[in-house]
Amino acid sequence: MAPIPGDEQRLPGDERRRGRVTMRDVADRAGVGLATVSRVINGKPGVAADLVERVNGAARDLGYRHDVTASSLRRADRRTGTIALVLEDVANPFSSLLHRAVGDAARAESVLVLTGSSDEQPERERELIDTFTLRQVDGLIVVPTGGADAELAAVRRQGTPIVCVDRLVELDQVDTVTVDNREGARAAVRRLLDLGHRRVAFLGDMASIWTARERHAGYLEAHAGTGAAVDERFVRREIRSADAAERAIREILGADEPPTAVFAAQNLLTIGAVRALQRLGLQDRVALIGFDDFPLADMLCPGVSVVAQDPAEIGLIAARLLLGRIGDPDRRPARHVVVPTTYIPRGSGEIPPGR
Amino acid sequence: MAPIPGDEQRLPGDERRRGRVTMRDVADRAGVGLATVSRVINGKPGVAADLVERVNGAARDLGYRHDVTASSLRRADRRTGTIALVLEDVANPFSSLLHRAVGDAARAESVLVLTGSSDEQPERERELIDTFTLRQVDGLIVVPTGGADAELAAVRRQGTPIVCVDRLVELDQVDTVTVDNREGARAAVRRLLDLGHRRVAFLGDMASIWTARERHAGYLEAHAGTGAAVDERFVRREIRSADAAERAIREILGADEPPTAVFAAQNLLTIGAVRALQRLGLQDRVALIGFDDFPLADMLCPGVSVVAQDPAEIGLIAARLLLGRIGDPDRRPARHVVVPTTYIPRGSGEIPPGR
DNA sequence: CCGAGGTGCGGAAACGTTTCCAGGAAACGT
DNA sequence: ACGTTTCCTGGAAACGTTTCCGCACCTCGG
Repeated sequence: MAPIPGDEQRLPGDERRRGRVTMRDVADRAGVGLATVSRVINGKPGVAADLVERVNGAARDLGYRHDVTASSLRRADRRTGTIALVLEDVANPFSSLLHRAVGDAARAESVLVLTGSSDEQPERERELIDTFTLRQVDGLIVVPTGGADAELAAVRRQGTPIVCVDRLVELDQVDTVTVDNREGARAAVRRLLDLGHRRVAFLGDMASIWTARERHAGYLEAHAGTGAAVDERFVRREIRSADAAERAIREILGADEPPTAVFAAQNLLTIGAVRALQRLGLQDRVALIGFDDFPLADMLCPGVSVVAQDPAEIGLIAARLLLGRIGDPDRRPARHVVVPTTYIPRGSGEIPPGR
Repeated sequence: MAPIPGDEQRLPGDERRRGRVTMRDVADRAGVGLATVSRVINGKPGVAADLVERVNGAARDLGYRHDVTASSLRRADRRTGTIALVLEDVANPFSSLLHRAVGDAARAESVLVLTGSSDEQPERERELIDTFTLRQVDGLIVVPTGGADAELAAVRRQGTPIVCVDRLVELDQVDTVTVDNREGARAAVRRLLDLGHRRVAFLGDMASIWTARERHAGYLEAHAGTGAAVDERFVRREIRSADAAERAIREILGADEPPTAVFAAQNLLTIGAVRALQRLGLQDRVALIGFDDFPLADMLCPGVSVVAQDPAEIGLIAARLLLGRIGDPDRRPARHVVVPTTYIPRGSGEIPPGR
């Protein structure tokens, strides 16, 4: 029963794949029962100090590594210490900043993050949600395409907490965190109108995306009550890439009495607009405001004014909401957190109407 | 024994957390043994067609969901269908493009990707490697800090395949994929010298990073055999951020007989250099070449010439190497794949020495 | 001095699955 | 026709862990 001297010490990670060191081995070497080893490893109270010492010593000597996978199987709460993050595209700056913030918050609670890109395709989103829930993730943070809400609802009903991010979604028991897209867009477009612009073009993403609809609504609201009327020739929606945005701007500016300002309601579209204006040599004549900031916007000439969101803040809040729910999923009612936007003037949005 | 009509059909995901549907339930309903259900679910051959039908029907009726976690526990190869990706920072463009490529390749084989950011800290890298291996990942793709090589070696010896990316590392049985940093840097700097520049500044990251050392070596090599000598006043290493790079450039250009060209050996440093040159109004007078492309480099004025790497290609190759090894880890010898770089002239690198 | 109540510990069952093994039926060769 | 092989199937063991339960011991009040 006395502790056996550590005569076959191994380096950590040196055990071979087959014949791996298990709790049983640790228990034998420490001369205690399996249950006691489990209690020590999990830091549960009510084990005599000398036993704790013996078990830890044995574990160290043998190079024991706790198998988190196996432990989550029997564990009462069945928690795996993993959450999943379904983004539009991990490579896009908004997504990756969000990812970073979620990862940091998760790390603080020793939770791992699985990530996938839906590419704005509901089918992909469904597939990802399915895969992740099969892996027994403890919770889900999703930028919803809007086309997989039924699956999200089913998963939620089954007990897995969900936080939707960036886009509003009306589901029971699902928290959301968004920015005030409508107000941010309204204020930006109103600035342009107040500067004297009378023809402001609009570039927007697919109307199936909630943010695209909201920003468009803000654009319309800004015009209400001012002298300026919305000219439908200058409103382009369903634009999905920087290239398409560039083409759209070239077309619009080719009209007679072309717009003197552009509001680009998304990241990539703003970049497309910048390209078009630069190629046409109009970057100092036509005003431009984009929704969502992007790196180097300040280094362009002129600097690009934007309505900035704070992806890190959004991610942090989402992670906190999710991690808070994992303990007791149904305690608090669903919340909708709105993170403010900031207008960053850099020059392009301050260009007055020409002539 | 006849198939029971599906009278209590459920929506997928509708089963409650407790009393979840297990293979046992499916077996009972289909009137077959547990082993047969397992065979059907795993698509193993040698099960009579009508039984396959009955099992699938029962699984569908009950809304059965296969528990991947539990299955990996007993499975002979103990594969979990998960790989881990240790990056410097998921939010940096190089990393996130790499991540995207790895994710896509993994998805094609139904493998999930866990991700973490080391922030260039060996301690963090160790922590991540440890966490991931505890989760029984099938393999690891790592951008190594250089300070956790012993841990990588230990993990590899234990049987987990590893691919190191972006930086060369000399470990048994570890594949690497890098670019030819030295040659890319040499060629770029040589271009500047051939243009007539005689004083080319160097901005580099920490010398603990392999790529930083290689690019510096390329910078030196480019000078060899030309009339130009390296002036140590203009060589700044151990620079970690865009801000630091900006300060360094301001200092260097304050000297008398300042450099007429700058080679920035990393992403963020290039951006810092752009900032400094723009703020000093010298962006059209001092030549600049950066290592590693970044978004919007073409839209700056002048466009920033770079030595471009192809992170997506690197990620794809790394993923293929890793996934290939997961089946038979020790079959092929370790490989070192070198992906070529491309010089992209955009203007800033084509500025001749002033006066 | 005795019984009730608590505490620390270990054996065994359980988690949901895969794999081993053995048994029965069918197919084959002689 | 009969022994042998092959194929299919289901019961049971195993994976590494957590949790249940009961046992032994100790303490304390009466």
